[in-house]
Amino acid sequence: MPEPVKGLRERKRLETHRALATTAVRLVAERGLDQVTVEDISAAAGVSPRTFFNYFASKEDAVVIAHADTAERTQRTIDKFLATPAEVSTPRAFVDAMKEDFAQVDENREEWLGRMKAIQENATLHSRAVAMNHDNIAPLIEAIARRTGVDPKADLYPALLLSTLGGAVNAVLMLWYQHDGRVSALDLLDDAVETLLAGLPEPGGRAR
Amino acid sequence: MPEPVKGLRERKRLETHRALATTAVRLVAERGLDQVTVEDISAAAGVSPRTFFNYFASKEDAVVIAHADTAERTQRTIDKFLATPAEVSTPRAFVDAMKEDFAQVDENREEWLGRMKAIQENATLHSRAVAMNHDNIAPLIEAIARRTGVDPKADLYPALLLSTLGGAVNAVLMLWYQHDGRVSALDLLDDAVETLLAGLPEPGGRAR
DNA sequence: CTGCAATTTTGCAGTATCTGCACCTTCGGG
DNA sequence: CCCGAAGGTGCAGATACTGCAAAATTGCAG
Repeated sequence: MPEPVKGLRERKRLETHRALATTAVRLVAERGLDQVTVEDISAAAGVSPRTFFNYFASKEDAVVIAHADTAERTQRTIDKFLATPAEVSTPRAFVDAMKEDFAQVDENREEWLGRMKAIQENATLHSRAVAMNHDNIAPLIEAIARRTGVDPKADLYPALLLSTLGGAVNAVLMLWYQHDGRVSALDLLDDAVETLLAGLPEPGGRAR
Repeated sequence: MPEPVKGLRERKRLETHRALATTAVRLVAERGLDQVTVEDISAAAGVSPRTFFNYFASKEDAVVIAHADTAERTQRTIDKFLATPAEVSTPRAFVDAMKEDFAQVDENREEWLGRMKAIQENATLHSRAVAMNHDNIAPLIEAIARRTGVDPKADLYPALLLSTLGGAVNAVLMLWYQHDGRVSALDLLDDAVETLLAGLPEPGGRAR
């Protein structure tokens, strides 16, 4: 994984984004969304309020969007997904490709605990968070459609796979937060995917 | 289904909500979210802007929340779900219980087409719509936990089932919209659930 | 190391969203 | 017919967000 070295400018931009994002998460987790203004966040991060809006379209986004380069990250996920050998089933391949990104939850535990706290306590944040980044949906569906060889506009499968896996991720994050991040989010995700790919058999064990 | 007759006051309240919601959907589908102000919607629905905010916490909500009595509707779903015979598997029982509410998509086709158009074209609306109504999540998880006899705080299953089914509903609505509502949303939902409960086998037919 | 071009930051002015409060109207029950 | 409860409305004000142009910063070529 070469992690291409960008220019200083680009790096600074990512840093500013991270600074605003982590500051927003911290303040909102402490006080609640409506007790924190954009001015508060900007001041604590050392930029002007106007600059805040150069990075985020809304206050909510600052809490929810952890990194500035979501598009590139999505592209990396897609590349990895499409490069997976054909012996691996499409759902498995997709989950594996997602994991690299998902690992940041365990890696940045404190930040994500704060983010989840904020999200659970506020309906507006919740909806922003649960939804996948709007712009990334289409490419992901496209990639799944390509691998399975179906028409993404006509066939349900690509959107269904993406949406249900997204749902699984949300459930995992919720439970991870309820356990105070004392379990591995990646492990929980494995459990979830196993259950999901088994057709959601109920815990008691009765078949469908 | 007795549909309890409420007083005139209650009925008028529901009507006003519906009027604002359908007006908002229509205007936003026509012009786009940011070309419609709260004042526009209120004027077209014949109430003051201040009254608009007695019904909706935000402009987005007016597009996304079709009915004023979501809590009661959720409760009815839960009742139906818990009253389903034990021979039916939990996922099936849950889907069946949801269907009554989901049928409004086919019944109010024009309105839902407009709503989906608005949602697809705007990231903010998209996130609000994809997320289940924040207050209804906990009761639904609670109900699933009760039926399966697990602890909703410790076991992944209830949240996983709810989230993945929610994802399936989203995928169905997306495809339904792409087909201009010319297929039955309920039928699509059946397809989606079948695939989901089979463990998401890929279209080609290879096993997992 | 210097000047130039590109990019980023910032202030400012203006619009729109959303809330609290007080007042008024309307409905429903006795 | 009257009274209490609930909804509707206007107003004042805080905050969110955008467009624009000036100022500052950075990368690079010479």
